Amino acid sequence: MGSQDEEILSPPIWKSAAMKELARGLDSVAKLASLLQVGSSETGRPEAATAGLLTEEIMCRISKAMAALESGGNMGVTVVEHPSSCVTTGNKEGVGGKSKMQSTRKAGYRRRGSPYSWTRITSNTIDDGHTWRKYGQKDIFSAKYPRSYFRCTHKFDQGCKASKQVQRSEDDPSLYVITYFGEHTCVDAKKATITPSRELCIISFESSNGENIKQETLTSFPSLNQESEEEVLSNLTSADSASDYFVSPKVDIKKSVEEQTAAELGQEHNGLPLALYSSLMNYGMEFMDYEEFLNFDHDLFQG
DNA sequence: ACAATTTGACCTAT
DNA sequence: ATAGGTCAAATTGT
Repeated sequence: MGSQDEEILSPPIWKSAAMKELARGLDSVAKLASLLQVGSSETGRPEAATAGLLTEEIMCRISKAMAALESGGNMGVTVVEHPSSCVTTGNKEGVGGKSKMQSTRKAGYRRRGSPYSWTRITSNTIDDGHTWRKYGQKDIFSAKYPRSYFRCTHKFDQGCKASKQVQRSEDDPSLYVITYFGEHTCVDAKKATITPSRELCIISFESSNGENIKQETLTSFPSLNQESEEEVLSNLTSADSASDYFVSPKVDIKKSVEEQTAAELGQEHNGLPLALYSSLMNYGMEFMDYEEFLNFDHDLFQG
């Protein structure tokens, strides 16, 4: 295979295949992780913790590989961290009057390249168990697909600052690039409380125990007309899997999604430690060796 | 009737 | 000036 062939082969063909395989692997590991969590109802067990960490690392590696693929070898996509400023940066508080829209709008705009963001590439728009509220959608310059903006449902309730952006991958529309901002401070984030003091990558590849496991990653991208695509994009609401959309008929989509979400929420309120290990992804792994990582988290689980 | 989404206007950073 | 991010009125769904 010469360089000429490389030119021919380098386009998304193999890349998409690799991405899909990785995505499926990610999905499987996520299921495994949830099974492990279910099997060990006691979170205090170190074995369970270790198993969780192992699956966690696998997911981390796969995610990194996907990110590398997506970015053409540059891992810059994966983690963006800005040193000095913290989550509170976005707020320019101290604005008094709230009478008019224009004056109100001064506060609460996030900078571009905002502090602490984590990008995830998944085959479906997996939710970490939290509820999201879509507040905007924007066509991005030189981007094929629009970008959807979500904030935590409890932003005003409890002042939760978590938000995320979801955008389709241009190379492979069956994949979604999800960028998370901030950390959940709402009650739903209770399960994610076991995190170090610093900001961490909180990505849940599984939203609940085995019963609510997302369907398999879609293996191929069915001929999807623009209408459906728009529907899918506009339906990027909360905890929904892309495969659901492709599998289910239109009518049932919303309903199933709602049911799923409701089920997830219900189980959350039951106090199950869902997707507990979903932390310390790239951020942690960058600076830790695996053993350190284990000790680190073990310490967390004990403390 | 209430809640979530859509959508265009508005605002900010570059 | 422009692209990207957010707000909120209007719309749609439950």
